[in-house]
Amino acid sequence: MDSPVPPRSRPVTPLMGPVAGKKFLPEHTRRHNRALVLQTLYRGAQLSRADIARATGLTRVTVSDLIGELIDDTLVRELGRREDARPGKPATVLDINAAAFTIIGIDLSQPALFRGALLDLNGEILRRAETRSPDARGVVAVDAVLDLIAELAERSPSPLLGIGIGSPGIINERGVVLQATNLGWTNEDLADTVSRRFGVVAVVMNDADAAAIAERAWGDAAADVIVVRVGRGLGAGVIVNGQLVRGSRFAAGEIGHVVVGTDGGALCTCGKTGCLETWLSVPAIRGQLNRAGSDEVTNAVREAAGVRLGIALAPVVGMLNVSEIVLSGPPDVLTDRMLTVTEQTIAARTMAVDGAQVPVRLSDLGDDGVLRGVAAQVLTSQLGIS
Amino acid sequence: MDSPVPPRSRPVTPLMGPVAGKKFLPEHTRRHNRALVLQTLYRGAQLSRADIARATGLTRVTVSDLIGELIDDTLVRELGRREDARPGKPATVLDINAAAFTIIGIDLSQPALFRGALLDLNGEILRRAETRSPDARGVVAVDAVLDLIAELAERSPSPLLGIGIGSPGIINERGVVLQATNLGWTNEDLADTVSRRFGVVAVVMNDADAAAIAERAWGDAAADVIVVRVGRGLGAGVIVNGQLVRGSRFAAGEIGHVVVGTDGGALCTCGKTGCLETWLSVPAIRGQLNRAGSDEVTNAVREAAGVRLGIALAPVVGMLNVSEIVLSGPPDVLTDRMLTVTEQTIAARTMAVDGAQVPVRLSDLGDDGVLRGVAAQVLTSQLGIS
DNA sequence: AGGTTTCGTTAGTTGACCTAACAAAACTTG
DNA sequence: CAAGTTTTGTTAGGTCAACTAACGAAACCT
Repeated sequence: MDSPVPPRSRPVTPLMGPVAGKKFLPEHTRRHNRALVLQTLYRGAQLSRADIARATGLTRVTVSDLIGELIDDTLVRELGRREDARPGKPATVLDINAAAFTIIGIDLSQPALFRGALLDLNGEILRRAETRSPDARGVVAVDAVLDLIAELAERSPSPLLGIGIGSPGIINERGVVLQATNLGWTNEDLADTVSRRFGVVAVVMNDADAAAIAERAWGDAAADVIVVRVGRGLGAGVIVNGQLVRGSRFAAGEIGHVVVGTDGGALCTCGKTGCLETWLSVPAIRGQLNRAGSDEVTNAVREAAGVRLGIALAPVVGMLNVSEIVLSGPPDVLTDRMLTVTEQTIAARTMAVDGAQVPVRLSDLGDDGVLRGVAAQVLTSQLGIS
Repeated sequence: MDSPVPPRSRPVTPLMGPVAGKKFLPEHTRRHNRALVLQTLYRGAQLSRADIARATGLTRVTVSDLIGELIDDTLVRELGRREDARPGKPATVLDINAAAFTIIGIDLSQPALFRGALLDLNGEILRRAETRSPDARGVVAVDAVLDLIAELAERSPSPLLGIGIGSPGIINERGVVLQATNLGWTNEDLADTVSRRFGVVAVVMNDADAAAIAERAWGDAAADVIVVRVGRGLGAGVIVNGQLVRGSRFAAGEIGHVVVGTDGGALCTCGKTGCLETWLSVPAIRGQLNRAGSDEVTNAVREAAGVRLGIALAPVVGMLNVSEIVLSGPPDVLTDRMLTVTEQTIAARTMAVDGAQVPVRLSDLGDDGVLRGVAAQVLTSQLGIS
């Protein structure tokens, strides 16, 4: 089956900065500064070339030259003269041309549902699509993903910048899904498959990691944050020093099967007793809620989960000194009360730094955390925007 | 009091790479590649200019030029022709001139003892000095440190590259000791004081962080490792993606007062019950060992400590997917049996990745972890060697 | 003895930033 | 209201750091 690939008029030069431990050439300087200019424009508003020069420390000459390149690449456009009463030649206001390219984001984190979206360069969702996939596993699941991408790609109003996919499981830095039990994938080189098929960069990453990146890029998360996703299972994305932690075997954030406490607990599917997932996951909580009669009991279920999450997180909070914990998941599971209990448990089990306790809050990105996170990752890898 | 500052014939250009989010100029390219060449030479052995060119990907011309600069700075020297039977003009073997500069390292982690050492660029200890300081606190402690440095500086055979200090407490990235209870310091700008006094760069960092850096630089620790130091208290240094984690308020690794388990425990000086330090610290263990009669009881004490450490570390291991845990402390506390128990506890409470359990081992740097760690940090900050 | 290989250097090119200077287009002021 | 001031964006020319091409030196190979 042939896939419709939107035309891409001109290849965009990747804009990433240098890699430590590797040689550095003059052209890398160019890339770095180009990304810096684009980043400045991305985060700022109503900036002129002179503004960017002041913000970055580069000269107006250099900035003009870089902006010229970016305009040629259609990534930046001139909005017209700034209308303000000041002496001097009026500035030409610039802006990121958010419609220049689109990004496709795919979220495979939900059990029988593949969600996809077309996003512009500002991370705004232009269009959605989804596939019900009750039993899609292995090659079938891969095909379902490819079809979903194709459907979105067909309708893209502008060339594709890249494709981002967030999947449960353990995924290496090159986008090979080493293991994803629910999807039946082992050493599945999804990034390569997608990239070859659609002719653009494909980024494949763990769903919780994507949610964490979204929280940094579009939420207002600090540079040291843990994002815990409660779904069918339990996973976390860890950001330290503003950088995603992948772990030595790409399994960072896999805390669902950490045993919590020293007082037993329920038997887990993994064979151990007292795993965090037996206390806190959508199936575990909803199962208990259904069996429970009174409000008192249902609240107790969620509070117990909150306490267990706090117990598990306390050593991590102490070790990493993160500035906040962000939770993401269905609101019937993650109630305000539950968050408060978690926060209090962490406070009671760690030493306060500067007398401040670590806030535990709900994500404000709703269901789109993974979609927007993978899109942010495409922006970073292709344009150096973070 | 005037301090003897060794002569420094020529300022050495700092060799660090670029900082993300900042502009990048051609001269930064030079610094980066200079550091890369030096690093290659530092890690390799018996390398010629051509070897370095092959290893780095830079051309022989560029490498020759950079090596010329490094020879001018006395950081590199020619060892002579390589004597091997090969066609072609014989290579000139180069080496880091380890005697070109010295580094002073200071370890303030022990209760009534300030330890110092003079190290060469290879991290070899040339000379030691120490000060017994039973009650040194506040300004008195600062003066004791300055005197110790002065004593070592006087005897330095070559110009000083920099001074590194490892201290307990919470220390920011600029070397200000925000809080160090045992030394009576609050917002003490030790780096600035030392740097002004001796006219060279001063690096001040947490002692456990220094030990972790030493493990990376001179032990064979992987890029994701936690180093736990057992002393008067309990502290850890965390390295993720090869980079030290400092934490949002510079308090990463402060796990002594994390509550472990859900079954109570001894009352801690901090007011909580069941802190990790009440199970595992030199005073806590030795106190129990003294009270214990039989070998069985003493072993049980250490095993209990090992279990608790494992319980505390399990969530962190799950969250970060570190590849190993390194322990550092007195051998009567950290017995083989205790390490095994910790390792087994972590294994029992986390999910194995790739079927491999996380090894827990003793540091092989002995008592000099902090001294060599701060020296490594000076090397990194001044020469870009990591 | 002539050819081959490798090393390190010299000479000249390319790329990327810089400074200096300027025209354009606004406001300010005597 | 004309001259001066301020700010923008561009043009011209300089510096720095990498590169390619080519070469002499010094070894081994045939």
